[in-house]
Amino acid sequence: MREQILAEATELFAQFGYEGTSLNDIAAGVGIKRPSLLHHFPSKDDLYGEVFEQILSQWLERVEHAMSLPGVGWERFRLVLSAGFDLFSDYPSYVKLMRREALEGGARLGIDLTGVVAPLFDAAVGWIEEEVRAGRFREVDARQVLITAYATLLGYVSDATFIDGLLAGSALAPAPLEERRLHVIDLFHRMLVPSGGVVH
Amino acid sequence: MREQILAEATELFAQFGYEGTSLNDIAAGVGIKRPSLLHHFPSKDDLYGEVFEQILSQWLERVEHAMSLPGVGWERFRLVLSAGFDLFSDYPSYVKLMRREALEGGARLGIDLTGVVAPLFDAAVGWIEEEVRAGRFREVDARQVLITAYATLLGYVSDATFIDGLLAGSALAPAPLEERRLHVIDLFHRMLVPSGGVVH
DNA sequence: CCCTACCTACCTACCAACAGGTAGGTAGGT
DNA sequence: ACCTACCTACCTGTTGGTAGGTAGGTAGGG
Repeated sequence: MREQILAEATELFAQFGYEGTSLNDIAAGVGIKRPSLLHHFPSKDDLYGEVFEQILSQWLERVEHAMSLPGVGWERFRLVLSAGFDLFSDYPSYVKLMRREALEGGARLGIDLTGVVAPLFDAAVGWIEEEVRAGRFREVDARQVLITAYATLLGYVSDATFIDGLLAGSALAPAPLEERRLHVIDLFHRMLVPSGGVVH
Repeated sequence: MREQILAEATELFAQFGYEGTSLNDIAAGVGIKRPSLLHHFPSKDDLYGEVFEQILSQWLERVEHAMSLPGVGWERFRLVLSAGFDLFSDYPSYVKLMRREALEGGARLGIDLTGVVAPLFDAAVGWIEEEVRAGRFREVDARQVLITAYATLLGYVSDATFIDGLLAGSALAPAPLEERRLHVIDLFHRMLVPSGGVVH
């Protein structure tokens, strides 16, 4: 039941935000009353905190796995990028929730989103700069590249409902998703790889 | 006073969302009481609607101006892209509010965000495809390019507070903003222009 | 075997705080 | 006499959270 509540809360917090979601909504979603929900979680803040923590740990796990992937230069970047793409498209609700948090500067709870992400960001910056020095990447601004990757991957998923209207169909259906993946990979290939080689 | 209220409401709605902002907050922000605010605007929904409408009309004005800019191929794309960049960085609150609306699929009020944006989107798609046929742009998927532009421009501004933490400084200060602009322009130049020409 | 004690998961009923909104009044300007 | 811009006081609904109770399962002791 705790799991059910967490799942429902994740969905609603992502869709309507913290203030836009009432405990009654969440409780009704899993077929119980609010006090019963508060039997499992001491407070709304606490529930939100646990939702957030769960997402973050799941992300970190997959990011660390992706960053441990083998390869050098473009080959490795492509693997990590693709893993990020999969992670995001697998869990659109997670993405929306993170986007909401980023919108408000992560000032919601004591959550220090930057504190968690910055080390990973710095590590990635360092790696790209090494690849540039090694001549495997063009002379790019590593920080800008990563911010672009962040914005590009997150934006497509967080605003999927809006993009649906532009594409006249579901942006998160398998076919458009695959098309998007190819576009994004091509984009970064063109940005990073010195010669105009073929994407493979 | 109406203008002051609209300005304050825009700021708060953008920062904390519709549900996260109370009429008391807005009224206090301009130094009056809630009933006095409701003397100027009949309801919260109405106020929000007017905030949104104001943003949308200002955007449309500037977008239409940008799309009327002269030039062909890359030269014109660069002008429009740069105008978009300026528009977004000039009004970060507008961007945050739009992002919130996109997150929820624009289902807030009767607001049909897609209905307004889709025609512009389609026109832009048509133009890019023409340029591709004319050989001035590479063989790109116009829709994907535009979605990437949308995500890239919006993301940097909407999540600026979060990005601050990654760049160790204000992402919206003049210097980082200029660096970002150059990166984005370079990105699309590399994506669109067939030969590896120089950005100018 | 049965009684008691305890636990979990749920409930109804309640509370104070706060939300959006209305009624009615006042001060000052035209 | 009227209008604008503001106020205090009040209304109703909803919020997060608490109090207190109940049904059902389980473990332990006589």
